[in-house]
Amino acid sequence: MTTAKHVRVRFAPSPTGHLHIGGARTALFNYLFARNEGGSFILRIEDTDRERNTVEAVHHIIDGMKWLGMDWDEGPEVGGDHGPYTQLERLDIYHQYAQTLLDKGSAYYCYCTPEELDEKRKLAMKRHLPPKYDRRCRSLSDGECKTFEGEGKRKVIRFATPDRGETSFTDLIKGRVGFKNGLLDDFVIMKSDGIPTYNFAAVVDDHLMNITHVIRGDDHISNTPRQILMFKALGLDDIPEFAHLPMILGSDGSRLSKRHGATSVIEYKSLGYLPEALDNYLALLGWAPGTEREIFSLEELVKEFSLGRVGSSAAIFNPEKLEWMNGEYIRATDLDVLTKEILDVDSGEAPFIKTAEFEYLKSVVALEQERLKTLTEFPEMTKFFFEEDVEYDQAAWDKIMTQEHVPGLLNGLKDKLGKLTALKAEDVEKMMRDLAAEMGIKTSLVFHPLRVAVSGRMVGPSLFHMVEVLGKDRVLKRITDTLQLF
RNA sequence: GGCGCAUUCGUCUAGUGGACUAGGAUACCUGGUUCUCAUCCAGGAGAUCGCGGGUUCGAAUCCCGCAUGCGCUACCA
Repeated sequence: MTTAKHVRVRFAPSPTGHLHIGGARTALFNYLFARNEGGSFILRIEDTDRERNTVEAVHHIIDGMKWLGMDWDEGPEVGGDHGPYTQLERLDIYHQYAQTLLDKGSAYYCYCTPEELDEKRKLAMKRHLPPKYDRRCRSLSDGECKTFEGEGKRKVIRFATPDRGETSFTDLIKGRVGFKNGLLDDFVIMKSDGIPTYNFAAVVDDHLMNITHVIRGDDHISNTPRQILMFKALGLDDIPEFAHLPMILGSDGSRLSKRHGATSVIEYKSLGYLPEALDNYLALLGWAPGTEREIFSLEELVKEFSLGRVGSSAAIFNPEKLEWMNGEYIRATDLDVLTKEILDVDSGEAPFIKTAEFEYLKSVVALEQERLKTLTEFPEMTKFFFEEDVEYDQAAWDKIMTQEHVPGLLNGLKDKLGKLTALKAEDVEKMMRDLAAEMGIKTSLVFHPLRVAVSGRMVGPSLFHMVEVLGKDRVLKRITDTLQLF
């Protein structure tokens, strides 16, 4: 029976904090590739660094992925046939494989202490020599081992790297990449506390989980020969394909960090970004559709994605373009949905959003939708729709309200608006245009003062619709209040 | 230091030997629509394709060297 190889990819974060922008991009590309190929997407937790990992971080990562709209076929919360999907729960498996390597002579115990190694490394650096492990323990006799054991020395297991030959592979993104084996260290695969290191655990798991494609950041490219060598030493022939994604950098070209602003996915959520916009933006960081189109939903990305169209040079994360894209998504979002999203944003400083009546809130959202770039801007932009008193912007007052005709105008407006039964936008507009004609002045001289009187500002949505939404009572009260300031 | 990867407008990118006087997007500027802002529309400026050699009738595209940036070089992942 010959069926096309079923694609299986994994995202394998180590839970040290929130889901990082770079990690999210890696997860996304794995997800898009898997879904595009009709394959499986697996989430695996690489928690072999006891110092840095936390359980909360696992939840943070899961939350981040869910928020971005990704789901996985195997992994935490969903299980699967190749579990467990958390490395610390797979310790027995690693020991078994380490033993195999030991038996084959492809690995050996090393009794050197971290202090000794550290000193040697420093010395080598000082002499400008490559700081490689000197393989002192590689040729230990059984007797010597016994002696060390007797002394109760702690030991690690090291991989016996071949010192001849070359290990090369064809990266799906970078092309042919080769490394001389002799340059590789006899790296540790099992730490003295019995926990495997990354390079070893990843190989064992990728094999056992039938991973067909390893898609990860290109900071892992030099780990690849070590992993390939291990597959070979274990006698495994299911070496996956590799695809190394270009890095995402900060504005100054260095690794993306706190200095460059928000770096975790969840921060973007609280900053008022829509997950679809982040997905879309992240997809375009490294991948290009080959057409001039830029806006793609997750489903569309799945359909269009291919590793062949992933570029190979690092990309600088550009918050401005993300913001523009977020605005595009906000404008395209259904009004009900958008209103709910705004309600979901943490508006701690603006409780009036939460207590507002839904239909009213919705009508305000409708007026501001095309102006919003992020959800979090909403409260500040629309305060005057919800609060009793208006705060007058100083510049607006100075520019508009100090004109001679204003008090008289407002009085007249108050009168005319009072006579309308309900403030329908088109009625208000007609009345005001007529008034301007009557007074023989430009319409803007009539419109702007009312805008400042009811909103306190010079900029905002269509005046007439604003007045309609605010309602007659509020509008009249605000004109009255404003009049008292003269 | 060694090894690896990368290098097209400020930024994201298209480009796989001739259609490139290098296309799009964003940001910026100008004009139009409009009650302001925003949206939308039209236009502008912005890249000697990192540098130097080569291959070729012809190179952003292929090869070599250099420079620069980033990554790895851990009992981190």
